[in-house]
Amino acid sequence: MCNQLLKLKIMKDFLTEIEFVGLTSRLKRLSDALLYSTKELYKSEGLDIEPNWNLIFILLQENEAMTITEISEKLQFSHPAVVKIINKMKKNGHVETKTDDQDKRRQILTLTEKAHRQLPLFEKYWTAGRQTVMDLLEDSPNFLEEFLKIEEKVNQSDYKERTLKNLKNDKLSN
Amino acid sequence: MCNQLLKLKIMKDFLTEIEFVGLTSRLKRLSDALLYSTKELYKSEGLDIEPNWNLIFILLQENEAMTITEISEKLQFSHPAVVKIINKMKKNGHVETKTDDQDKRRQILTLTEKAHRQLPLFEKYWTAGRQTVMDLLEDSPNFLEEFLKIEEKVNQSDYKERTLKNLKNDKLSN
DNA sequence: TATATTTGTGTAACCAGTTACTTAAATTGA
DNA sequence: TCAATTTAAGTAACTGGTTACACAAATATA
Repeated sequence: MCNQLLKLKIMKDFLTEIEFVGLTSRLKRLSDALLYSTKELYKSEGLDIEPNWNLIFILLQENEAMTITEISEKLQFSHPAVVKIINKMKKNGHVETKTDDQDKRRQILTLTEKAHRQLPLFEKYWTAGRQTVMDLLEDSPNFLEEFLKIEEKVNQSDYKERTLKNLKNDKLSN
Repeated sequence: MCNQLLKLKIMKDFLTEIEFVGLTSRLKRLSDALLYSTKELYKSEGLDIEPNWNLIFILLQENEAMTITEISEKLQFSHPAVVKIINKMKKNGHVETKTDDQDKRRQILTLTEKAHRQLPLFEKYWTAGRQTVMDLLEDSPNFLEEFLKIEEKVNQSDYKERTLKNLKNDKLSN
């Protein structure tokens, strides 16, 4: 039992200790923690949905009908990622597809009647979840703004490009 | 070619537009972007290492010898995650293991001679990478501090717990 | 001392993304 | 008009994490 107490001692977070080097892993660690916790929430509440589906629901409520490509552009996800999400939602009966008459390559996606019926219930969870994010950000008033700046920088020139440039500069100053 | 220009029009980021709701997905999107860009960097430079290995290298330089469990506690990764990383590093000849004499369950991990020999080269890339993160954070002076606050909050009570509580409060105030 | 519990590692199956490739349809342009 | 190019969607294989489970070794306990 004494052992048990020793286990509980707070361990300083190594990834935080190493500062800039640990940031990438911390981003993944936090994103994973949120993801798995959300999945657990839905599972424990018997909800038949998955974490990212709210994004699709919101888009298809706003736009009535969209294609895979349109959604992947909006979310800035790769299109195979969207295909996977949509296939699951189709299997669950929340989304249906029909081939576009004008352009037979395009799949027109819409919410099903079942989806519309269940939306009010889902909304309750999404609202509570949004409140959770607001709570988490409460003491971090600059976070969203500064996070956006980082995203923009990465979009403008990615990690690889920047690091190669830094590498070259290091060599030159030797 | 006119089409091409239309494609380049800046699309407002939907995940940013929906504010709090989009944050989780944005965290994953950024973390993935950094991960894949790092992999590409190593690949294009012909380096025989992968993104997270620097963490193991740092730990094993500091501590000489560690076990799977010690590393997973330090990084706050699940132990199977560490097993996977270490297996790859063993296969690449950067890490070797021997069973502990005192406790035959424990695997003692150490860096190989090859690892020590290559470290100076790797360090150059890691230094340039650290500089990249510093550059990305340049206009976000509060980011690390506020990110830490969020991590601590999630550690203290996770997304599921918080959201269930918010849900209950919403019901009560109805 | 014998049994129950805990601990360290390993394995399997899953998850939400990715890149690379394929195929068919639409569009472009010589 | 017909061949070349582009675009939309789908598929395969991979990635770096996760949880759940198994098992042997060590430790605690009755």
